[in-house]
Amino acid sequence: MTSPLVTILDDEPEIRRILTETLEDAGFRTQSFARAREFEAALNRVTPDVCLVDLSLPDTDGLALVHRLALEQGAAVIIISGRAQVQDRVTGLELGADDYITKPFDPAEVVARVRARLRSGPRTAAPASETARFSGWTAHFDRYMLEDDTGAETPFSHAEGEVLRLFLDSPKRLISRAQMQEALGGAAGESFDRAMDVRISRLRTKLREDPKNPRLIKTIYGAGYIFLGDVDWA
Amino acid sequence: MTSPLVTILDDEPEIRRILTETLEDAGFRTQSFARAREFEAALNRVTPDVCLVDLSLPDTDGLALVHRLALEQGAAVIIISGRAQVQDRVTGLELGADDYITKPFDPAEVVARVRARLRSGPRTAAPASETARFSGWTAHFDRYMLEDDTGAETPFSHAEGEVLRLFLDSPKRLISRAQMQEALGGAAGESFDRAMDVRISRLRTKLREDPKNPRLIKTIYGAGYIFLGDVDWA
DNA sequence: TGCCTTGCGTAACAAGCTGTAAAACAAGAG
DNA sequence: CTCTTGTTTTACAGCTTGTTACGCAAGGCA
Repeated sequence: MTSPLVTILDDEPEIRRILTETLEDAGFRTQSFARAREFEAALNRVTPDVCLVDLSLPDTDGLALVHRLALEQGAAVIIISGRAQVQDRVTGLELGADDYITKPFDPAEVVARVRARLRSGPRTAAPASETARFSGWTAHFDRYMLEDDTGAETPFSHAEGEVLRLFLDSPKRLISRAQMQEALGGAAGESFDRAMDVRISRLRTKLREDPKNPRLIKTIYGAGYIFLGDVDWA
Repeated sequence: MTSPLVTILDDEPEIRRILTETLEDAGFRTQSFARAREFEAALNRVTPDVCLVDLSLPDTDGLALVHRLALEQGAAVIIISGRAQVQDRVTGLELGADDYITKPFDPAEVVARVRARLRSGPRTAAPASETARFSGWTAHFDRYMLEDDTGAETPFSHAEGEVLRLFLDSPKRLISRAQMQEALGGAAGESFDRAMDVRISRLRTKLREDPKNPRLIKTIYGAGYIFLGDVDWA
């Protein structure tokens, strides 16, 4: 009876925040994503029980995603959409979604509908791969431990892990600061953004990066960061 | 496999007619009833796959009926109600309904939602065990005893057992504080929450954990706890 | 009933994590 | 070379969590 995992895919930070909070209060584990790409990357490791998906996503055709989720992953899919037309609902459901909720929604109802989905099919998620290997390091996300090439382990914190996971999900790709903030669940634009730099800084020291010569986390001046190194989610 | 059977329970003849027609056009078998009593009598003979139930029935408490249907018959229940309040929907869903549609409804959407319910398979229940083995320890929940790898036993209290069981149910998974409070039956937010820390602390000492180097119960600052160690519910 | 034991929550203090502010540093532009 | 702007690091304050001590309540036993 491992507690169910609910994923949230929505580009509005406020919605993510509300859903995360309500669902965790209700006893679920959650993981939220701002973009379909991040979500899909995470699916290599995680098998959610219920997926809440906003259809009006900018970067992908949400319906195709729903289709894949429902058919290949075997997860229950609940669409949360701003489009209230009956035709939208019908096509969403026909494509394999298990439920369809229109914005604005009441958090209590979302929880109730998530519960209803879980009742109908205990297709409990298989334990996900939580270790990644890269450039001599091994990250154990289940233990929050970073393993050396000599086998020595150092712990990393939750905040550091979030950043690391983001990098490991999208290696060799430019990740803009805005993307990071979204993924790390913060409203952008505030003085908050310095916090992220500090997180990266601390992560770098744990990875024993030479500031002059970064081998793993490279800064692209004025643009963002790139994680170099081949990642293998064993 | 014969085509799925959908039952309709509604006191308005016009609604019954519309639903019957649309559903049969969509390829389902249907049976409709005007009163709860007739419907219940019919349940002795047939086992529907999906039940459409109007909550505002004159002769019975619809919610009790839903409860019975969902729990005893194992059928998927869709409530069709004139009451659109969120609270109505939530209680309906909590009682075991799988979906909730408000009048006026669009027949096409009803069909889509019936199909969605049929896609997810029948329900099952899992048996429980009362002893679990993990990392040299054996927990006997029937006796409230914790057994050493040498066979020595120490008792644990009810409160400690609740926490331990929660961990053993979800090993190697992040368990948030909110989830814990939910499981331990406390409303969140009060000063109550410090009690949980103490419970964990006491459990840790019984498990002879080294505070600096926790091998079993790891704290994730700002997020929750993780139970490491492979659990086997013998 | 009165005493003792045990369980359990609360309060208080210590230790560690995290965000913010500010200072140091690096990269381009002119 | 200097100025400006973006990034890294350090220092610090606030909050979360661990632990210990204490008090209250429930149950056993004479």
